[in-house]
Amino acid sequence: MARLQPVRGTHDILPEDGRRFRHIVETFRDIAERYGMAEIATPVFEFTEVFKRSLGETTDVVMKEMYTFEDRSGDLITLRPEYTAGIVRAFISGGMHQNLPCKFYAWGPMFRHERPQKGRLRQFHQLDVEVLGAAEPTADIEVLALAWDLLSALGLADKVTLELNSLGDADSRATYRAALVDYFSAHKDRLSRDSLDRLERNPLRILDSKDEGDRAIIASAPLLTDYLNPDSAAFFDAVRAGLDALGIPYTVNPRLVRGLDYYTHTAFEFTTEALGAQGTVLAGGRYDGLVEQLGGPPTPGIGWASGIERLAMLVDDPAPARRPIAVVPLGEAAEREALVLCHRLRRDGFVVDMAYRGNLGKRMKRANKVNARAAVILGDDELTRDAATVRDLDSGEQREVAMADIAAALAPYRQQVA
RNA sequence: GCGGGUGUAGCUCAGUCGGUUAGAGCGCCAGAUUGUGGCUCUGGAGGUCGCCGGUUCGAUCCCGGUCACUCGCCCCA
Repeated sequence: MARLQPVRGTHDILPEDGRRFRHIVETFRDIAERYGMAEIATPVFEFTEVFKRSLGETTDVVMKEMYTFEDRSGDLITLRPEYTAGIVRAFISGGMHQNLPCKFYAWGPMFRHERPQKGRLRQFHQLDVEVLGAAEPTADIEVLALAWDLLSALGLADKVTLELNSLGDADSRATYRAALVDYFSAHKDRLSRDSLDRLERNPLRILDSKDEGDRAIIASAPLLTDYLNPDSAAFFDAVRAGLDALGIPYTVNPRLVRGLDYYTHTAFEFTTEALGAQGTVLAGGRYDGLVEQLGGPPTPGIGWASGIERLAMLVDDPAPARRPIAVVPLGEAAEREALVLCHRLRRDGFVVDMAYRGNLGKRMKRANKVNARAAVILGDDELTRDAATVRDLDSGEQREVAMADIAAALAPYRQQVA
């Protein structure tokens, strides 16, 4: 260690970033609650088994990216690399299937041991939404609408495109997968190395290979859409009709496949050009088999997650901070008086800043630096009259106000923002 | 995990074809101005030139390694 650095791929959220971060989270909570979602918080670590069983043994996340360790009682523990598994586990262990559907939202840190890049960290934060116990396409539509509302509220509507696909139900997906394996196996000699690997582990992923040679082969590969059975096709139609009705723009991308094993039916990604290789800003889909796979009662589910740091890179301005009132005492008697005044004003809902030391000039400088909207100057003169000087720091105008009337005199500055 | 680029003050960046005290702007501190901030002027603090090693009389500069960041791949939010 010795080096005074944050661990690779982690970073501090300093106050300026913090405001932006908080703005995103607050916008998210507000909108999620409008959709009747309830906040849930699950532990940052779980038994390793929870992630292995839900994500799939052969997933990259499980194979090479998990922070896994043995704790002091010998249990195998993993820092959560994503939210869904933990929430589904909580759903099962909390016996919440009695009261369906469950609509959850959550946010917090995630951990993945990847090579860091812009927009890709080892500790990062996600917003997350999960709806459990709803098999209807209406749930898909609602969950997508929530995502769209959030991105719009953050001012990202035109920086982002929604790509949509359907993987079909388990049957459709299995037949399609078999067809794909047949097709690609026939072209094995021309496939890239990476894709040969994918052929073993997750053949669907070959479809969004960036390799040029692969692309030529992919061009005439069987299309997922042709393998959707009637139920799956009808489901996908219903989702699209819903989005159309709500005026939510999207493009169908038949090559969109998600990396994790548990997805069925709807799969989607909101992507942007603005973040280089890490263009996915919000992504998710339906996972009808997951709850059962984790040992719960058969329960359909759908959800998404979004990277807060990635959103933060796209959001224009941090939410403005409230401008404080600066209290400026002169002399010991005034100092005592000022302390009481600060207290009173804060209890009254004002943001108040008082320097700990310095003469009038110093303190006024500080008032300016903290972007105070107004200053209350308390000196001997004023004290003898039981009054203070209230100075508007934008206009430079000031007047003397009786102590009893200070709060009223400051009222116009109460909610001023930068 | 694989390949490329970068690393000089708190921040943004100059610079040294290898040579003695390494610079600027912004920011910070102080003074001009002991009861009035912003503007201006003056002064000041702040650097193991990422770290370790090598070559050399001499390395911030060249070489190797390492760490961090960054771009692309893999994968993903």
